[in-house]
Amino acid sequence: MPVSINTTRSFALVDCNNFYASCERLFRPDLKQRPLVVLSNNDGCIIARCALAKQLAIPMGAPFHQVKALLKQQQVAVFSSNYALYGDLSSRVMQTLEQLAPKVEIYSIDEAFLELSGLDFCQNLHDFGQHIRTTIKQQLGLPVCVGIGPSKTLAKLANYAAKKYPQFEGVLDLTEPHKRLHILARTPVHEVWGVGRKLAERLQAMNIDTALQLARACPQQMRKKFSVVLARTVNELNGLACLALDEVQEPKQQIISSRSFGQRVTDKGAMQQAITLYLSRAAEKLRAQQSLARRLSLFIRSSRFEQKSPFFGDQASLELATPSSDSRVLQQAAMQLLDQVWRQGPAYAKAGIVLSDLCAMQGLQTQLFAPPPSERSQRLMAAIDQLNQKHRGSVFIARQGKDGDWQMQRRFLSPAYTTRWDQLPEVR
DNA sequence: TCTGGGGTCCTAGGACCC
DNA sequence: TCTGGGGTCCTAGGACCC
Repeated sequence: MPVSINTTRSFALVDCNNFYASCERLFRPDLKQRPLVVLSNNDGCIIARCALAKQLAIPMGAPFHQVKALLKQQQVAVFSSNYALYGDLSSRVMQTLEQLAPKVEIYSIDEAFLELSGLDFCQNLHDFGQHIRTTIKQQLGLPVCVGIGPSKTLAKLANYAAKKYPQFEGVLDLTEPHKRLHILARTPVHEVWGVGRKLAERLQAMNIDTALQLARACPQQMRKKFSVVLARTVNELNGLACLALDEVQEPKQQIISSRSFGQRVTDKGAMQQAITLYLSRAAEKLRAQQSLARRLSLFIRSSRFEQKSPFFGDQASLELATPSSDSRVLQQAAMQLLDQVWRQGPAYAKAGIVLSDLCAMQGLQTQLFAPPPSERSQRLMAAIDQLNQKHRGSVFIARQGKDGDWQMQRRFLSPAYTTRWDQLPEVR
């Protein structure tokens, strides 16, 4: 059979600009002229900055306590992360995109790939990119940039350039090979999708500093020296699409729930509470995607930044005889694991639960001598999930308790403007 | 005082088997 | 002197992504 390479494909990557910062600003027009940053969970470090904040050279990832003085001096507005708000706005952005193009892959909370091949209204890809931009701006008030290319990697790169160089006005189409050279030559290799810090270091040692130099490398050699992933990246940079659009969201293969504590935990009872909460979150996600977990892992650790006492961390895991999504079963198993790893003494900074070895709830292959998961349990859990969906935190395992000093700090939290009736923005 | 959280994929290496 | 060889499966850890 003849092998044909489809060279006419094109992808767009739509990425919201400074997404979390833009979400916060949306409901606070009074902050339009002020720089704004968003903090990570527990108000730990800076994870989003608006354009003005970037100009002030506030570094991404900077620990909050280190830049606090600077933020105050520059009158920067500070927000704790508000995932209820970002998640809701994200799904509105995605719905809008789905109306604009038939094939959409939701890649992250603030990005989506669109397949543009074969859309007849897409004769001029650049104009279509502008159309996406204005539509999202008009309907949701959020700024986005659009990168277009014959492969996902080039669409990503185009998006990077569309953001970086203002003359593109937020849209760049790199479908034409001659337009690429210029941009690729000016893009540092570590900006290429799939090339992180370590890989960039090794490439630079081989005198590959730019995306163009990587594009001109030999894929077979890259495969041999590095991995199949980098070989694919080289092909993608040359306009050969190796990665397809993944429209369907596959169920997750593992579910993690972990948090740093608001205050250090030294007491086992408090740790049990925290673990029980994390476990309930994880089990809820597990049931939401109709899965069961066979493996449960737990980890606890002190702080890596603590100078005075040595770092301590440990983890343990176990396999369930019957895969389960019942919070009570999983919680009991988690308590067992905690007994295994618990050591009195260290000041714990973080703990977490990992559910893995997941399988579909439907059509489960049970072990010969293990009891099948009970239907009663499934109905009970479904009922709890329903109640909690309506009123978050209304039903929980008693061990979890109501409050604890360990709970995360969110001192600068904005209201849940779009997901709670009692917190709707007021117009006066 | 104060340093995020949640994912995926790939590879290497050991265990085990024939 | 000389210690098979190839395949599969599993896990841990690294690297990457947002």
